[in-house]
Amino acid sequence: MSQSENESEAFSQQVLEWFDEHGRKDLPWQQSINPYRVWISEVMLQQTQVATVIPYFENFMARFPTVADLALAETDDVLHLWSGLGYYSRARNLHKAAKMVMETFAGEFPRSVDALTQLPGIGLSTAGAIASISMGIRAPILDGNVKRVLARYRAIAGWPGQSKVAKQLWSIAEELTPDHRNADYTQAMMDLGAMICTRAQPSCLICPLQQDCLAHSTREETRYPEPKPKKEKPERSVRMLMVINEFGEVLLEKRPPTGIWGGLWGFPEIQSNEELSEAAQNKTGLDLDEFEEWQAFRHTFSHYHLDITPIKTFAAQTSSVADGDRWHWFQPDQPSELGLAAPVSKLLTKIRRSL
DNA sequence: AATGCGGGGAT
DNA sequence: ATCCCAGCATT
Repeated sequence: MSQSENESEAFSQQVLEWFDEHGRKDLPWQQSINPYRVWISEVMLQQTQVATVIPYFENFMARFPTVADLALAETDDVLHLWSGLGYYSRARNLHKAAKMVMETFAGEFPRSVDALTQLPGIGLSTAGAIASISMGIRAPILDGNVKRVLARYRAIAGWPGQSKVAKQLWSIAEELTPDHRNADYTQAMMDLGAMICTRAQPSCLICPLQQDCLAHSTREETRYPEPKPKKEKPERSVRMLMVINEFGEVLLEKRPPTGIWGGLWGFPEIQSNEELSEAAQNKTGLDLDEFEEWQAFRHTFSHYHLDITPIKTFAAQTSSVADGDRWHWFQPDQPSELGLAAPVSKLLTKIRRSL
């Protein structure tokens, strides 16, 4: 056995021992484990914290217990269960992939990392997690937790968003992955990152890797991984038109499938440089006057600030706008199951209270 | 190799 | 107020 094989064996041994004693075993997706449940959980957990995901996962599983159920669903229904979770391309890809699993793979998930990455929304790390956790296949992962653990363990300089750094980390992840207990090992590495090797105040004193951790040897744990370079977030602004009809319904418009809030329903938007009355009637084809401007608020994305000014207005003659692919009269009292962006949901709640 | 894509928890 | 999270797809 080579020296590196020795170190790798010692590493996984320490990690697995720690996992047996302290690892998480009661998360919802750790019950009744199968590829479908693991897949859904892994996708929900992309860039999203565990505590946020739990209720979404429970709702999703109650509504779509199997991949067959998901494949047969309406996209609006899937986006509805995703509303508030963000990164909505995940939900659209999930739906696409479910259909592919039914049609291309006869309802059985492919049993290899390569084949799994062919499904939309499944990259190398998610494929590794599904393969190892639900199939016991030896496959490394590299999510935020593992990046942090490995970057510290080997004191890897640089921001993991750089391909050079990511490549190093993948190499280390591959090297250290054992050839047994792969489901437990994958879960163990994520638990270690989430519970011990945390971002700000890692618990090095109780870490099973303390002896061999390069970052800890110089007490520079929090220097790794290096943070993403800061960049100024641009500010944009938009007016959201809240048109109420004589039945107290609110007009929603389906957003284009790509871009921000892709495929979700939102209020018709009026750009800040447009003349309000003209643009509003132009866009909706409705006869509108008396606009009530509500207090603007800021919604911040990962890459820009959006200042939203809600504009409430009333439409008497609404027959020219009928429910269809693009427009929908939303009933605040009996909400239909549509995908709604977080600020839109927030405003609909305020409208409901104001009626 | 860099950028677009959400929303909220942690600090 | 800032950082960043069980990342992937596109450019």
